[in-house]
Amino acid sequence: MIFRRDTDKDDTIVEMLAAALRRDIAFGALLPDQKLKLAELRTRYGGSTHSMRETLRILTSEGLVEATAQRGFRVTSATEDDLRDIALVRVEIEKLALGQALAHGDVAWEGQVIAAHHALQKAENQVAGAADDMSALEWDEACRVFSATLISACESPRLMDLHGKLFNQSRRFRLAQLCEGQLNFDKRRDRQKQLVDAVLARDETAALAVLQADIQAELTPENGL
Amino acid sequence: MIFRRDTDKDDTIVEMLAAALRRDIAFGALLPDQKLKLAELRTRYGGSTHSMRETLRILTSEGLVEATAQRGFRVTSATEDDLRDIALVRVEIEKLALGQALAHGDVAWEGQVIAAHHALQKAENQVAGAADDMSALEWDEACRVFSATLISACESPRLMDLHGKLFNQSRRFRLAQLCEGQLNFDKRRDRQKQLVDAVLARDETAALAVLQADIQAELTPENGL
DNA sequence: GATTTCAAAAATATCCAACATTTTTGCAAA
DNA sequence: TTTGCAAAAATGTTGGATATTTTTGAAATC
Repeated sequence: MIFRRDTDKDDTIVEMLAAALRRDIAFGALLPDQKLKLAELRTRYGGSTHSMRETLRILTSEGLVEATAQRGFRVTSATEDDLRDIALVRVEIEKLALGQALAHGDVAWEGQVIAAHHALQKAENQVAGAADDMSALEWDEACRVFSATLISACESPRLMDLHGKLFNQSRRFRLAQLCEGQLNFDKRRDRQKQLVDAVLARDETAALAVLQADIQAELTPENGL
Repeated sequence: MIFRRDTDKDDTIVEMLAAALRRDIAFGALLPDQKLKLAELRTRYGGSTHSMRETLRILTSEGLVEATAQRGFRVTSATEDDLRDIALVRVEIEKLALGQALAHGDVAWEGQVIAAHHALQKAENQVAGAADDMSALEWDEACRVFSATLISACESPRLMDLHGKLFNQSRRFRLAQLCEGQLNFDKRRDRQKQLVDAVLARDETAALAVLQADIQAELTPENGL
């Protein structure tokens, strides 16, 4: 058959709840260290106690929520140290994955990278103008797709999984920087172009260097004005 | 107060179930790709449907179990490719973490490393002789503690968390190699000693090289006979 | 004999209500 | 102010019930 249904789509209640909570954590509607009481969450998001507990377990596995025995759940804290820690691991994971992708990626992968880059540029321009919630969401998703596509040819399921989780964890910080106008879109555009150029030229050294710079740029605000 | 209770101990039913399932997956009582039906698991391990579902979510987050919407859970498959993939990520994560630990670790950490190494040597000798399930379990735990102690000074919660999960995932393979007599305890002892020596000498280059060799040794059986 | 179809059976996903246990809170006593 | 303790709140767990989905198996068709 030609059309297979998306098996991993948010078919279930739990997946829908997880998506809603993820979004609210990313946008700060649920603040770092905030206690997540089951009763409150249920009135806010719906679902039964068990569905909500399962949802929170999932978010825990993604590093967005922390669970303590007998003491329930709370939003993972988000300090400077956390931001640095995430960046530390991201640099290592993404460099390794991009290296593998450069070794294994074919021309179809190159095409996907170009397409993702194109979409990202559109989204960056959009959000650089007026950053409403809607375009911020699309911009964020374009960032994710671009980053994920770059390493999609690495042929390592665990690296891709890790990348997704780490990206999810850094979302809050990135969106906060966007809202506070701490992003320098000119520099971002330059880095993204350099990265794509290096990838297409299969220049691993250059590609990994730019990738690292791009991740670490989130550590030191580049004063977007 | 002096004695604080272990907050993260297996206080809850779910944690107990998770521990039991982890063990059975590691020892192969639950085989790779095996379907995990809730009803069967309940009769085998006890607990309610919901507790079991939550347990399986936890194991999913650790990479030991995979969940598919509407289709339940199954034990993560364990192929040669998986083993290589885990080793690929482990090498990178543990090298990064050990590098950080060498930079930050103090004399107390050195002492812990020495102690963990000592305990590991005992366990290796024990298991090299007669490998019953009991000593295998202790040996496995000694391996984990040694490895975790080495990087415990890295000051990165995410690196330590990742290390634990990756170690958990490689458990099955390591125990299988033990049972099949594919471990060369002489070479292992040499590597472990070299590693500790390099760490105490703060020789990062040497330490990382030995660490990598030790992880990758699991990829190519060293014919223990 | 192989394939398709479709209903029955099995399994998953969800909810509600209840209860045990643990943690937190608030108030009174020292 | 601190301590102690009971009440309240929240978490953890279970059982039962129901809707939905997947899998199974047998009959019907080619």
